[in-house]
Amino acid sequence: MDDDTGPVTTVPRPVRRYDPQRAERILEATLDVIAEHGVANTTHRLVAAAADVPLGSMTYHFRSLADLRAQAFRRHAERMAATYEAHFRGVRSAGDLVEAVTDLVHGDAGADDRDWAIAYELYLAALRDPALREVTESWMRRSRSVLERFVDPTTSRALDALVEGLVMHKILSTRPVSRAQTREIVARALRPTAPRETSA
Amino acid sequence: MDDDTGPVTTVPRPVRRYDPQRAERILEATLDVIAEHGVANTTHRLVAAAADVPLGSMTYHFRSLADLRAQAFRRHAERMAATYEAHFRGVRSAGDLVEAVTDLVHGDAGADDRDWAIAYELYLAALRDPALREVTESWMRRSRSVLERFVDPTTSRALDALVEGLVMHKILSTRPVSRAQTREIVARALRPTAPRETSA
Amino acid sequence: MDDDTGPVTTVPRPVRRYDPQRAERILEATLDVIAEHGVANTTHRLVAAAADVPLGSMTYHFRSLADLRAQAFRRHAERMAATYEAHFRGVRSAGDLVEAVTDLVHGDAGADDRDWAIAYELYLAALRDPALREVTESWMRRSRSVLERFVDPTTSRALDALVEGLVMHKILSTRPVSRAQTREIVARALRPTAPRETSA
Amino acid sequence: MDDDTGPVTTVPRPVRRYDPQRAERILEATLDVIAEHGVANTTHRLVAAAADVPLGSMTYHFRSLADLRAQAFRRHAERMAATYEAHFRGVRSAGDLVEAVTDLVHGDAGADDRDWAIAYELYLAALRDPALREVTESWMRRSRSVLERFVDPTTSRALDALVEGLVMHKILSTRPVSRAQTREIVARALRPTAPRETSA
DNA sequence: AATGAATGAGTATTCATTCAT
DNA sequence: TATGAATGAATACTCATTCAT
Repeated sequence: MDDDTGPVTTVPRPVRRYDPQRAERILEATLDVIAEHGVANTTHRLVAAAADVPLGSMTYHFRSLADLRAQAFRRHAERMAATYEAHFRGVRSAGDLVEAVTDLVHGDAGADDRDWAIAYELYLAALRDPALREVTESWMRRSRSVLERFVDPTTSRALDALVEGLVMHKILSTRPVSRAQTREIVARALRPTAPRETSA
Repeated sequence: MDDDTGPVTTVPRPVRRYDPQRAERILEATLDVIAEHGVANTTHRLVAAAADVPLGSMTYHFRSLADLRAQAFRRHAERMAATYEAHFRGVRSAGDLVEAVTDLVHGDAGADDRDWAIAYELYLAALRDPALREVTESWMRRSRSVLERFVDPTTSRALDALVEGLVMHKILSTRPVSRAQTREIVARALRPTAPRETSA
Repeated sequence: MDDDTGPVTTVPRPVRRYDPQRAERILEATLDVIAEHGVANTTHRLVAAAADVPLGSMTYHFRSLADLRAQAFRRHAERMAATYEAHFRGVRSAGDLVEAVTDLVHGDAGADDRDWAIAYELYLAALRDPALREVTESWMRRSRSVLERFVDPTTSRALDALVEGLVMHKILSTRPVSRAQTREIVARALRPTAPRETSA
Repeated sequence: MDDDTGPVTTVPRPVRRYDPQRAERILEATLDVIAEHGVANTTHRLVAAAADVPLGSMTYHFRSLADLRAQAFRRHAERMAATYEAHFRGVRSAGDLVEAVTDLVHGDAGADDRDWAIAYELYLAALRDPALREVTESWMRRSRSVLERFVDPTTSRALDALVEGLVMHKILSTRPVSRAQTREIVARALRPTAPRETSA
């Protein structure tokens, strides 16, 4: 049953008995793994390796893989929302707003492709896991309310969807996307609603 | 409580030796399974059960699970594109266009929530599988070129992103989304670019 | 859906540093767990939870799980024997004896189904663990010698086996067992050996 | 990730692709393992090794470990009952009956200590698993009805319990048990009920 | 051509036990 | 002295894939 005739020590991982923040490190590693391998391939083993913790550590700190995923996603959404809010804090004029939204799409607002990829993983996971719905709902509520500080609800919904779609296409596209064009699209979405022929 | 033991198949499925469309049926079943369980949980076994074919049949008809997935996604994208094109065939006026795009978002254009869910599964899968990139690229190229029959490239990119984002939010949202508002958003995106400063 | 995550204990149990009877409480909890979940599912964690002591406390007080089990079983056997002896202390007549044995079978002698279930767990465990054999032997010796105060060794062995078998059947049976019938069976086992052929 | 620098072949188990009766062999091996290690230590691995089949074979043939256990127990109970019935088939006189029951207790009736140990494992398992209750009930019904061909129901219940208890004590006892004494006990249990003082 | 049987690699999870604090 | 944190070994189970029939 035991064929291992080699030397006793295989990989004498440095004993690291005391390690506060380990749970946090595992969560960060989970996001890394999700970003790199997708939620479908996010296993305890992969995360443990990424966080450099023993496998047994995983379910010690997190009841289950589903739990780990949920907590990691919650953390990510929380951070995305905070970044989002911070990013719009300095917006004063309509021009600022256009620029801020354009930044968002082009990864110049504190959230890069990796962050958005994680977000999309979250969306898809939420489609089937009701526990995650609450995370996506909260995230969308927050991003929407940031925008509503500047524009009406309809425009806000439009902008929000626009960002979502532009980012997704940008991430999926193999060709670079023109920042100028993005700015133009955002600007158009923000044009004040023309007083429809009312004057006529 | 559960007497149904032993190897996988208990019910001795009627032998169906001659079955020319089997491969097609498997592909359709694959899409069903992806829609219902997500790409991550799409297994040979699940698909075989859904298609009512023996397990051994799976790798007989498809080299591997990855291959099966790719073919199924290709089929789906192909169908989505065809539907998309057909849907815009009758568009004559700007009003028609607004209505057509709104239909698209609200599932009244031949593609329902299930279809879009599969599309999002494809997008995410494509993020990591280069073989699928070609499928998404082709699909996006086609949808874009349909729109470009009516509007300039920038507006087309905007519209495309808008649809993507609106649908995703609609699918994820627990509350119903107003069709009127969607129409309004689409209409705004289609407003002709104001010849700036002309009015002055 | 389940927010109770993180390491095992969420509720910060009040520190109970001084707790002299802790070992005893753990033993009692062990018996509870054995009765409810069976010896096979008796884990440190389960017992710790049942006794409301920290996990680390388990191996602090008991060398190992096997040790804990053995001590718990010893305690139980001891108590069963004492109960047994007490129960027969008041027996004066043959009629008393029949009644006492019947009580034993029907759980009216200080030992209920739970106690017997634990006893059977012990028997089976003893079948494979020599350390437990001494416990069962002692218990059987004592029960036998109680009976021998009233009847000859052969009858005592018969009675003892009878009780064992009747109780086991009673515990396993889904239908209630008639006390009258039990009494009849016991009474027959106690009939004085007919001076054979004397009647002829 | 792969530290195994040793030679490629570890243990080139002879490929045995085709193997009908494998399921049966696994069931028999399961009974062996239960008898030797107890139900608590009956693992897929142990059984697979005992049956000389690969681990993956276990859940291919049996939905779960619980299922495997249940089927093995069912098989055992079935066989025990058949043996029991066969053993009493030749009984003609009261003397035959005494001898037959005595044989039963002393392992001279086709069921040895191992068989009885398995039976006790079954009893205990049935205490907690309702699915097994049906197996024990059927087994007890059959043994009871065999005895009822010769004696009244009360005596039958007594005999049955007696056998159960005597065997259990015999198995647990470290000292040999006298066959003569067993025979005496059985004989007493079979004495016709004295016409209670009716004649007086 | 078609498939049921088979299997090895991998998965999440549990848990007795150790030990730094 | 007591314990929360930690971990490696083991567990049941899943599944893509292979292949004899």
